[in-house]
Amino acid sequence: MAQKENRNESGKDDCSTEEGGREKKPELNTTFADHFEPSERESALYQLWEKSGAFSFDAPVSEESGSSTKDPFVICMPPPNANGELHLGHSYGYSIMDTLGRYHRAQARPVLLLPGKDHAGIQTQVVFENRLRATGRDLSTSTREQLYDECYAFCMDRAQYMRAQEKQLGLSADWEREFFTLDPRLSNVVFETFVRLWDDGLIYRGKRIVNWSVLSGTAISDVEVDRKEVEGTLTYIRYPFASPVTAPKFKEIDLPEGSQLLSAGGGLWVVVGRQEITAATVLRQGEGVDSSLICVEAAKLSKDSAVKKVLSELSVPDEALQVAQALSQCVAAGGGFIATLVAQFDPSEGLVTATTRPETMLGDTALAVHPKDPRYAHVVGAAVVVPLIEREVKVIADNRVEIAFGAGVVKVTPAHDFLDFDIGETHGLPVIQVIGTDGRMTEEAGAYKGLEARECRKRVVADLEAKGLVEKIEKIVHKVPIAERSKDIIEPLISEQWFVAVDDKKHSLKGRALELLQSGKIDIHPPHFRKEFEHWLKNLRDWNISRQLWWGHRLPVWYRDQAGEMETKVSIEVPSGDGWRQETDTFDTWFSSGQWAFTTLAACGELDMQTGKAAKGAFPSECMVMGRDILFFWACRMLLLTAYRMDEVPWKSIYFTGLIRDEHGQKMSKSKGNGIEPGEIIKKFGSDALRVGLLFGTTPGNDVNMGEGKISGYSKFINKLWNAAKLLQMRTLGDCQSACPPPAQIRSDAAVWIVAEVCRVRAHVRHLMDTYQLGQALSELYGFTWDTYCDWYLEVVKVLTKESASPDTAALAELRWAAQYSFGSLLEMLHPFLPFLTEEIYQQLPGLGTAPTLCQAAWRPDPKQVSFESASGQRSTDAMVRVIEVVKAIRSSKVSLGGLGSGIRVALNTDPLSEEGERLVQELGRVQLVKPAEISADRAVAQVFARGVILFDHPDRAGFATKLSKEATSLEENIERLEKRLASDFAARAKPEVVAVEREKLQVAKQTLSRLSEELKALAR
RNA sequence: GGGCGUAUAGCUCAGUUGGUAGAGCAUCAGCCUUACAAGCUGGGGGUCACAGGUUCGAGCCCUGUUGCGCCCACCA
Repeated sequence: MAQKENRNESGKDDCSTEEGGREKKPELNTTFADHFEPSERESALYQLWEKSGAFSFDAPVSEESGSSTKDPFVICMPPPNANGELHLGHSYGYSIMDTLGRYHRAQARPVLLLPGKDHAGIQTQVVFENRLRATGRDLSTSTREQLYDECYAFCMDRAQYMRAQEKQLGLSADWEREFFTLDPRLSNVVFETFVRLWDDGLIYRGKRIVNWSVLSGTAISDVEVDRKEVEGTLTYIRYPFASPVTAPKFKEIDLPEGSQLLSAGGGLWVVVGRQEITAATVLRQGEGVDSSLICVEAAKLSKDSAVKKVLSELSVPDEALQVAQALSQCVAAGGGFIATLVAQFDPSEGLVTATTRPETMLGDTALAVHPKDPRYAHVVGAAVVVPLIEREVKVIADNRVEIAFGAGVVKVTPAHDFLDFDIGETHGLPVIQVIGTDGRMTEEAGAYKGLEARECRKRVVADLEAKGLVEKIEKIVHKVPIAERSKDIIEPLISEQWFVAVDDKKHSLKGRALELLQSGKIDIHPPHFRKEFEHWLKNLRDWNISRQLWWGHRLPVWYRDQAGEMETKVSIEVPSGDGWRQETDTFDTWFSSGQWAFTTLAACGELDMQTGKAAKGAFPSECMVMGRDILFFWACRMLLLTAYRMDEVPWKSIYFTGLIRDEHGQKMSKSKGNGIEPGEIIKKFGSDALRVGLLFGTTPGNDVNMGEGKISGYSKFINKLWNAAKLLQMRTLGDCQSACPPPAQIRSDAAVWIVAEVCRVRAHVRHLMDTYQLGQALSELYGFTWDTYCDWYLEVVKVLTKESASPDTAALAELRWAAQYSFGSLLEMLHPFLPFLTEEIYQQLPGLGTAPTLCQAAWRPDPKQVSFESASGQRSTDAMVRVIEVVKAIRSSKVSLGGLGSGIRVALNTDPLSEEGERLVQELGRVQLVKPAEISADRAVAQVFARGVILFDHPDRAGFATKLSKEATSLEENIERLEKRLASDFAARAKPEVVAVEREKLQVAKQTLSRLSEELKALAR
């Protein structure tokens, strides 16, 4: 008893004892520091979590929320490349995943955030080789095995560093289940997949054109190719005909009346007039056009035909300005014109083709023109001679040739150009490889053999010039393919590679994947990415999975010479017998990471690959969080391979994040220097601030603009919450060592109100979190914490804990319970977003919950003891809302009345307030409440608000009248609008509840207006 | 050329079944108010890109136009 007394005393005495010395800073009953210092506390808090075992998938599930048979929440987190460090994009993804993980853990679900690192084939090999070279090491002296082992160690080292960064961010991953993509436990499953694909006939080996990086000596995938604009030259080379070709002759006639002849460049012309020019029509000489003229394509110019469209129909380049202008004029003149593309052609000297890579001509096996090109219609099928190498090849027609580019003739080099390779396949052309994998000219290049490609280019041009076969050389800016990692120019060439057939007739991998996707088994956030996903999947082409690298999984393929024959076996283990040697190619890194969704779970025993069963239900995992930029190469492939191996989707939902940009929406890059290092931000503002900065207001799929200003702004929130805790500790919770029991009956309107508010927000936040609307949830919590909780509830707490308050122990107990309940709930809800700060507060304020750490705490249920939803409870909540409205109205009025000071007298003409309510109105509104009659008529000023009228005891009535009449006008307008609406079809057609709402609004507005008018009348007297 | 997105306050962005537009920052006015001046109170500011359509009613749905952006392919 005495103890209890003491507690009550000290709770309020601390404030009152210092009453005398105002300038002296009072001794606060707090252990809280002035500010939360993230850098000092974060690592200790993380250790606390790790020690608690809460991050483990095996952690016991909190029993507070009922059944323990809840589905697990599993994310196999995308493994970052183990060759560097984390960037802001990683922080973003991790923030989302960790927030989801912590949220679901708090819903009493078993949670597995499975971490990992990717070996990242070519990227790592390039990074690692550069490092070795930087130390002066000669790589040729090392064996493949040596390099592999050293690189493995290097990756382990980087992985450790990155793991530390992940922990710094607060990532609540299950570190016991962390994997590296080259881990043998995973690799075996990867190899198995390959073997099965092979057995199913879905793997083939073939000579294909690939992107070849000479520097790294490997083929690289399309997605690892960047394009860079460089200045180059376009060389026009003449290929003489093998035997003379004659052009057809046409008779000459005049241009039709009113026609215009316009040059479109490249020997092409456009005639614009009222009638079409036909093939039989030939333009007269003297107009700059030679005699042999062929006409083709015509396009009508009507009112709604855009000039650009006509130009493209005619295959005229947009740059043909003169033509464009003329066409515009014709369109403006009302249309009805016809534009006809015509051409001149002089075939005697052979065909001219343009190229940026003259050296590849040595491998030409055809020339190609567009089948509709008027200039070359008659030469299709003719033979031309490839100069220098003196090879006779045919002219073919293919609609992939663009009429408008260069001379409209393409030299076809199937071995060294992707388009040419395709054209070659269509037309059955031979493939002649003149550039080797070492970047030097091959045997096929004849006299040029052994030259480097660049050198050969110069020699070829010089030799052609000597023969007079170079028409002209233009400078052009064009994009050349360069290797994303090694930065050298890609040389497309033919090489033997391993492929996965993705659309096999018997067993279509992409077909099955597409089925699963379209079955709706995967929730996609944002939803519109489904279309894009399908689009990519549909357009997937056979997948080259081999790389000529030493870093990665070596293909489980074995060779040996057997009596002069090459024997090939595909198996995980070395086949029995002697003389087997393993394929040297390694897998494309996406082949292994494409199986991440099940290899990881299999490796940690959560998935049985034989039966496909996951005992604890970890597969398929709940969610995948992925940057939208890798949808194509990762999401597609993961779905493809998981569908194949498991006949199941890899995840139940996929969340695509946008990209992180700088504050001006620019891409972050080292060269621009606008990048943000997550480590620096954490050092400066703390992990919580970074997380909030990244998550606030984000929506799936949309890019996030990030600047330091945004983070420093949100770091204010951390201070705010810290101070809220400090206040509660000082005012009411400082003496609570454990949770206060809920009172049997709650008398305080404020207590019911805040608890009800918290429950309402919790329901809403749950909904938002369950539907992956993290940004919305955070924003909701932020607003609630700041506006409702701090600016109203804590102010209320201050009033109710003032020393002048009656020492009512029951009331105090009630207050403490409400404070603990509401603040504990708030911390629980904020914890997924701000884990460190909330945990620190939780640790410092005992009694906020029963779990040893907030990270393990399940969200508390709505209090059963308090039936705030009952009729009486609802009234109580209403009562507090009324108090708030009154105070707001008073404050607002005071400002508009010219800043009435504090302590003025105010009377309320509304429903009576409770004792507590009156006290709150007086304290928070800084007024003295009196009865209406006590305010003398000549000093009364009335302010109408939604619930009634406030009478102010104030002499200045004149200025106020203007304001009142303004309000009246706006009310009248509002009423008019509402009445008009209710008189319209609206009343009959809209939903009844909507109509009712509008009626209610009208009634309130009318009542308010009538009160307002009365007050105005009174003022006028 | 193919696919997709986006346009809302001065800036950065929310706005999920269609019901009279929101936040943060910035700005203006007023506050030392014993948790926080990294704070508090109040205010101003928007024909929701443009043009049509569906609907009683459109920021939201449909069509078209324009600007910006992303991804893929491509410039021989």
